Amino acid sequence: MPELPEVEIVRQSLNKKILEKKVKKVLVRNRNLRFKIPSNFEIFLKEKKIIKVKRFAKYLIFNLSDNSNILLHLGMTGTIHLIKNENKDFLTNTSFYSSPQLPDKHNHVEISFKNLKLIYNDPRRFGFFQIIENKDLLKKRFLNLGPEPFDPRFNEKYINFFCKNKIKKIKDLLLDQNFVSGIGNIYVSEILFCCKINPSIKVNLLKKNELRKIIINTRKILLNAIKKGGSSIRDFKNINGNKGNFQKHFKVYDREGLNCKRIKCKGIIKKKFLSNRSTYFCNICQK
DNA sequence: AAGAGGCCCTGATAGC
DNA sequence: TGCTATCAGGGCCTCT
Repeated sequence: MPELPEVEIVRQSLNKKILEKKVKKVLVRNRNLRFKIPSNFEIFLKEKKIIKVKRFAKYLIFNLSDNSNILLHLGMTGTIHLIKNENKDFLTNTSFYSSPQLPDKHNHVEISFKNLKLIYNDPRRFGFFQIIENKDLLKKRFLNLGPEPFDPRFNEKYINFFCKNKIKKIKDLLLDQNFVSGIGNIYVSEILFCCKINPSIKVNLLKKNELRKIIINTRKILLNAIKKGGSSIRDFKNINGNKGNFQKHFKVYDREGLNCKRIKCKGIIKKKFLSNRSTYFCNICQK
């Protein structure tokens, strides 16, 4: 489901609602997520307070009262829902879900606070929870991942270095989380359109000003997506069940066969499989 | 070393 | 109506 902007939306809404709350009960219905939920998960969480919800790239980090952390990756279809404990009908009667039916089939984890319950739902189970015992281990966990797009380390010097003498396709590089963390399949198409760069082009052929554009536009597009509440294609909703709006601003993603949105460009949006994922680009302005 | 492909899963949709 | 095939926002792996 979520790339960096969507995870950030979830983080922001969680941060408003579960800070300083103490975990009263943990129920794991299905441990078989991408990685098995550890057997001590429930005991580990119980009676601890959520101090802060942070984010790195597509990972949510729950800082707990004893300096430990719970890491959560939403995979493709992971969603978080908050409901009020005392009202059992709340799920079916409110807008937390767009469907009138309670999709509790894939509610794998429930974390209860005094008046509030956090539910983790994930049909495809590509998401996962991890216990990170302390700050050092947290740092270590992300050591091999590249900087976030907003990190000053993600700069011209950095991208020039990575692109020199490499014959990787630019799409592959931007999706490589070890190079830069947080970009996924939707935003990579949008970023490259914005830069007028063909996703198949080899990085060693890109000029310095094009690489500079990639840095600038990556930040611009991700920030704009956050501002618009993320993208809601398929099932992404924030924890209040509201949809984001950025999908209305897609220039190329899921627009195969439609006209290029650039004024005066007569191009048609094409779809192509790159890195085993669908890729959208204009056949004229991204030559 | 790049890149194609497979795999982990379920569900929505399209085509017959 | 009901079957099958294909495709999904992630990330890991292996093989060539």
